[in-house]
Amino acid sequence: MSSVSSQPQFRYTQPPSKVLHLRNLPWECTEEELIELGKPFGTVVNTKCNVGANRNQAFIEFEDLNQAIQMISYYASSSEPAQVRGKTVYLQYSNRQEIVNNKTTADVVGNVLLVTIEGEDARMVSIDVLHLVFSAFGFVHKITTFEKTAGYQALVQFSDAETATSAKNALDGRSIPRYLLPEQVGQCSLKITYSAHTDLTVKFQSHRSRDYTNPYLPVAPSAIDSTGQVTVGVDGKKMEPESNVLLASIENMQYAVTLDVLHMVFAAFGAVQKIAMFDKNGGLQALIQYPDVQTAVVAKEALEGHCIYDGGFCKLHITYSRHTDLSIKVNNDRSRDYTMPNPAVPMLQQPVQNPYAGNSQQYHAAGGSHHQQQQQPPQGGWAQQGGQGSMGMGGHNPYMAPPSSGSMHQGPGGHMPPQQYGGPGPMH
DNA sequence: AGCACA
Repeated sequence: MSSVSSQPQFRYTQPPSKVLHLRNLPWECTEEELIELGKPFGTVVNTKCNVGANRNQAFIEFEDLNQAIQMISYYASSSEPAQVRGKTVYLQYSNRQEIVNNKTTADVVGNVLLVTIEGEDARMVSIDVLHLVFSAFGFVHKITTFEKTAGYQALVQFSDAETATSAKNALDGRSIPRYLLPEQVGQCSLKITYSAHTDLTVKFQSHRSRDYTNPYLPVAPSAIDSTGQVTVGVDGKKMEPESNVLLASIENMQYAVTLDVLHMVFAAFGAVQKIAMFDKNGGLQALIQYPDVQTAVVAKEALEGHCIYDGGFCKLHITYSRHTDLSIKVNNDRSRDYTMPNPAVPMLQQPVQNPYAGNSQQYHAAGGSHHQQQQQPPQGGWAQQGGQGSMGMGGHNPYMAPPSSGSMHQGPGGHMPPQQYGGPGPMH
């Protein structure tokens, strides 16, 4: 338990630094003027002006700490405040020890724009709206948004500088069209400069950043080290050790999700050993057990947040379960142990026997045409071979069409998943 | 009027 240094972040007096932070500058302020301002006290070795959203802040770095102290001391007791172009300038020690000069400031034309969204409700502007606005000028590769002292900002990446320039010329200083904003959102205007970036790094698709060149979004492929960034709950709870058992909850369940459907989805990443479904506060949840943690990690990363059916239906939310081995007492339509060749099923004889018989095939197809409905709820799809499936690697497109539109037929011996859902697909 | 493009 190392005690966190409880140093207050806000101090009215910064400790001395060679670097001074200036504010309330006129926006036209130049480096020359900053040097003039500091010259009486020492040698100004670096400056940075036009800082911040309003371009009214600046930094001066002296050669020597004492010179900075001289300047601060002088104006602390002077009756005449420091001024630039007749405007009073406020000085203090910077909280940094040197100016970092990205000497490539805002004039270098590039393919990435730095956009500051200004307005009361600036941060009500979603990344999707930004995407829409900037897409008018060309393909938008990536967008990241962030909140800083400058306000709500975004970096918008185009393929080339020409496209970015046309967007900048058209949009800089303009307001986001009203019809793109929710009713209650006030005017939001855009201030645009070039960014020095050429290629943004977007690790995750999220409400804060998007990579439109990489639709198969979710997370890093490296299953092994999914560095603690597990499901960052709103409260930032990072505890949730990986497990070979996943807990899936299903939102927006417009279609019934059966055991077989779940099996189909999760088997795309590796052998599924057991599944148990249950209702939890009004929703459906399921525990899915893999033989190993790695498989579960891959499946989780690929499936989290995705929908079983197109159109946002049956959205999966996946976390790691605390279980490591499910105890399936009975195979029925809610729970199944795929490692048991022929478990006792008290209720009725299963029509499709012995999963080992015909080298079973896994479900590839989507919920599949349910023409010849075999009304066989409980024992429906035994298609899965026990133990190890032939599907070693994960990462296959687990996304499926809605029940009715995915019409791939099962091959020989194709077992339709039980069609408890009678509902038509969304296309109908 | 309060610290720089994550």
